[in-house]
Amino acid sequence: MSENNQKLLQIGELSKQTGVAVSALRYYEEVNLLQPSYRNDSKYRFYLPSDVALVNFIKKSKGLGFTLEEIKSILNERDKGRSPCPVVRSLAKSKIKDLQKKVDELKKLEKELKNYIVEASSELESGSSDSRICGLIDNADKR
Amino acid sequence: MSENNQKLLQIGELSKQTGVAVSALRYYEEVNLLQPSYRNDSKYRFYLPSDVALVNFIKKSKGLGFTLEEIKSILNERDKGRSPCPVVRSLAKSKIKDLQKKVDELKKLEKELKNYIVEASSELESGSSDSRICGLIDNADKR
DNA sequence: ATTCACTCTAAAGTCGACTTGAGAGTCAAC
DNA sequence: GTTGACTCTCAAGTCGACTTTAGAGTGAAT
Repeated sequence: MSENNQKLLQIGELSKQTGVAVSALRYYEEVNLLQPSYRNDSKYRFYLPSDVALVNFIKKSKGLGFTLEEIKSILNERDKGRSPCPVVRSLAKSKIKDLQKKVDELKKLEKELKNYIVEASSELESGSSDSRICGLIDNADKR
Repeated sequence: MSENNQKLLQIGELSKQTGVAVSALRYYEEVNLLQPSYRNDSKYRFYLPSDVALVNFIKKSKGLGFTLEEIKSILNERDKGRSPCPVVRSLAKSKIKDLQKKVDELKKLEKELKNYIVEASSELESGSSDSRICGLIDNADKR
């Protein structure tokens, strides 16, 4: 075990290797997302080499739109010895649904923008209907 | 103009017609997003009927992922007499890009999840590689 | 004249995910 | 034994988009 200790990382090193701020790592501990494997007599945190992967996992999950709470629930499943993947799958599915819906609306918007550009001059001249701000967004889900 | 006044909405009515909280409408005023057209002697806010459309526009834009600042810049263009659409277009394009990237990663994740489910038992039994939390997320953009 | 729903302002609180600041201990090197 | 980089804790600050609270005025109906 003394050999193992030599491989432990201090918080600054973990920060450098992952690009996640020291203060963020301490925050992750506070919210029970990532505990250091060991603390020495001066209360210095020491992390396992595998925590680099764990922090990268957190980073990527966040990037995909998962909250820290959701990430925690994924990790908790793992800690219970279950495969986290069913949880990930259901979370991922609802994220996909949300995002897909937004992308769809934005694509409609984009399409209409292209039409709009062609007709732009005529619409500008005829001082179009009062209640419209940007017909494109106003219409986004009406057809 | 006196006829016009009869059609003005008080804040509670605007709230009811749009589903946006009174406090939120007051907040929109504070951040210069939506000014009431008129205030009476008791400082009551009065809104134009067309503000219903404006609030709905704000609502929808928010739903698409625009911040209030972005929405403000769209409305400012309009107030300068320009078509807001070029602004909307460039904002929309970058939103689409962001979202599309996330959807792509999540779809990869979903696909791998389906494969994973088939192979689940074997992977569980062979106690796979140490640094992996959920191979699926870990791999999400590596290929 | 009073009730009651509605409105007002100003300030403070909330949430998530951190960051910043203050003050103090630690450790290897010179 | 002192410098300098690193670490610690605890508290408070930040950002966006609001909500909540407190206390007070308004307006139509009874």
